[in-house]
Amino acid sequence: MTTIRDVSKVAGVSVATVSRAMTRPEKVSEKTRKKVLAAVAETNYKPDVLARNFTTRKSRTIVVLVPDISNPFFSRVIRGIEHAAQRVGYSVLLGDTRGDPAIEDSYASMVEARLADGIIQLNGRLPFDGVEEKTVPLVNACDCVERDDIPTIALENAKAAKAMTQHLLSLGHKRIAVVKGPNTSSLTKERLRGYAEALADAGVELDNSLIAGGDFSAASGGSAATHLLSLQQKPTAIFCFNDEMAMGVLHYAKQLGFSVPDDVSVVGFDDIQFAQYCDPPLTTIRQPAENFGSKAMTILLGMLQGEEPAAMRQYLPYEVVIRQSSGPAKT
Amino acid sequence: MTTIRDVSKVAGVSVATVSRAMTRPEKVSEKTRKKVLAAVAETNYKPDVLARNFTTRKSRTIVVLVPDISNPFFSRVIRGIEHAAQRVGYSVLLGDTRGDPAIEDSYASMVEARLADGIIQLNGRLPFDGVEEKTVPLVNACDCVERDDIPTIALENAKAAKAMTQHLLSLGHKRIAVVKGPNTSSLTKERLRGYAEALADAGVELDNSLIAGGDFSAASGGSAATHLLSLQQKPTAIFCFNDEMAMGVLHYAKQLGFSVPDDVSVVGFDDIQFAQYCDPPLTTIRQPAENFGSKAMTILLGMLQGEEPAAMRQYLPYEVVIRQSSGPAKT
DNA sequence: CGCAAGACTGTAACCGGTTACATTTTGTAA
DNA sequence: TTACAAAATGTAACCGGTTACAGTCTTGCG
Repeated sequence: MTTIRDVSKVAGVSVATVSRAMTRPEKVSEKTRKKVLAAVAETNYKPDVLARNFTTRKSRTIVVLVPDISNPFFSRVIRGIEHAAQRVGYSVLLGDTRGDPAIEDSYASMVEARLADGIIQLNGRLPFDGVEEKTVPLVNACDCVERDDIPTIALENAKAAKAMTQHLLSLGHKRIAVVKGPNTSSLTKERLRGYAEALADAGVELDNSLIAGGDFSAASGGSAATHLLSLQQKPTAIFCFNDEMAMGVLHYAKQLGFSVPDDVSVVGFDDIQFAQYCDPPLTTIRQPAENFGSKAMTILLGMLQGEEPAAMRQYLPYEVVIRQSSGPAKT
Repeated sequence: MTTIRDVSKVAGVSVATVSRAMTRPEKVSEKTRKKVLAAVAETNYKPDVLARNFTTRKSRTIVVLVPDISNPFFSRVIRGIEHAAQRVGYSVLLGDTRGDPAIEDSYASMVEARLADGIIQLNGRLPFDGVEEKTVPLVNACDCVERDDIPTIALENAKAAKAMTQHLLSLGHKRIAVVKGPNTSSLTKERLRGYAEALADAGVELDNSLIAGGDFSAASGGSAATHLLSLQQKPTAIFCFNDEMAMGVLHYAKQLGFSVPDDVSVVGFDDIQFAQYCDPPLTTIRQPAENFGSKAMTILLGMLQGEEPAAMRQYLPYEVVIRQSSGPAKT
């Protein structure tokens, strides 16, 4: 392997000059820069990134903590992060945590071990165990932590859920069921809040028996559907807190002989790619997933430069996408 | 930050002993090991991974080259890789290449820059430009490169496609259309071969007009469907080379007034999570996605230890999953 | 021409681990 | 007790960059 010392010999300059020519070319005269570049080419020199990272005490790597990469929404966010990172020469380490706090902690400690410069977390658990919090540049995306000292890129989840509920109300639905996410997720709380607000505004009483638990998986949507549709007082619409659960609901509703949207409307959240291919195509809330990622990355990069984030909480726009899975309430 | 020298002072031993106590405890007496561990705890010492990587000349990191993370099949493979890596303390760098050769090359060069120890690629382009091939430990998964000097984890794509075609033939289908992938992908070639073989075996003539192009996106499945179903001689079954395209076909077929499977059968490949939630649920070929990942990782780890892979080509089992999107041919 | 300021370059220390080799300690057998 | 091998430990070099600081060369101006 050729080192910077080899290059310096070939070029007839010192190692310091070679280093400068590579990293801050303006610090070096035109003439020597050319010499150095020629020597680099001649020796096929590639700087040892490990050595560089070691000396500069920067890994130029960030880790993203994600509960489940195979969730289509998260994978789009990750793509956004990746692209933003690529543009500035950063690498992205994947931390698939499966929601396991121990794994989260172990990834978080990578920053202290200097393997990574910062963290983007796509879910909201804090603090990390065994990790000095203040030492870890951290940005939260998608699932807002309920703390205002952590920069967060989020959707106005309550507002969005309220808008969706209002859409259903405007179609004449009164018995609107919800398939929520895990209670630990602030997404769940926020969206429930929006849902409740919309009902209150419309003077519709909230019926707790219409709120079913879910874990954001299609299977959990399925069991929620089975439960909700066997109630004495069946809902005429089911609002799922993500599209995968909605797909599960759709599937089982049809299986149980309900026609969507004639017997029951089903709506989701996220607008994953497959939502439009559902039968009927799914009414849902579109989130700018890639943007979540790139925004989060941008903020984190800023923090790594020592900047204060402009705002602790930044909201991205959502859009209610009305397709055919929602229709007028059955009278 | 506490360094190994701080610990050595507190423990009253040399740095070498501390290092040994941490990395090869059996090399150190019971008594000193305890002293060192106590000192580590007392000083809250965490080894600087960057320094360690630098000296050992290993990054304990691998990069995975993936054309598109948001493809559900790939994301499952990545998850398999990640988990296998986690178990042995390796990290996974994500390289979303978007099929761009320049990006692939730049990630490949990370190995030469010592940022990563090896590569797993999920698609099959080779060689990398500007990268000395022999220096890069490389494993291919899913999309087999047509070279027998690169360890490959693959499915017997031809066999699988043949089995699926035979399934359709056994239902009485004679006009079986195909929505293939990009011609550059060896997947496409292999699956086409299996398809052709099955037809030949059954004495059915291959009709090139029934072979439509696709790019593995649902949208491309949609346009293929529109094309195929407007032919004079319509197919009675459509075999898509992945599930996403099949979902596109399903959607547009129904939109065009065809009933599935009564008018036309539609089958896919991969068995992504959403396949079972299609309407009708999709007949497809199940691939052990996570296994692709973990197997590939295992082989790569072996190579990094200097082992020769047992076999250059390892096949994983597939399974024809028959659901309701395939039925008897319309007579 | 002399001199100061600024531009450029070189020397060598430094980052924090690992490990070859030397040295000391321990254990065992004669 | 001595002799010697094996085990444990210590010393210091080393990895390959970056950069503080010092030294040298230009340049501009009185």
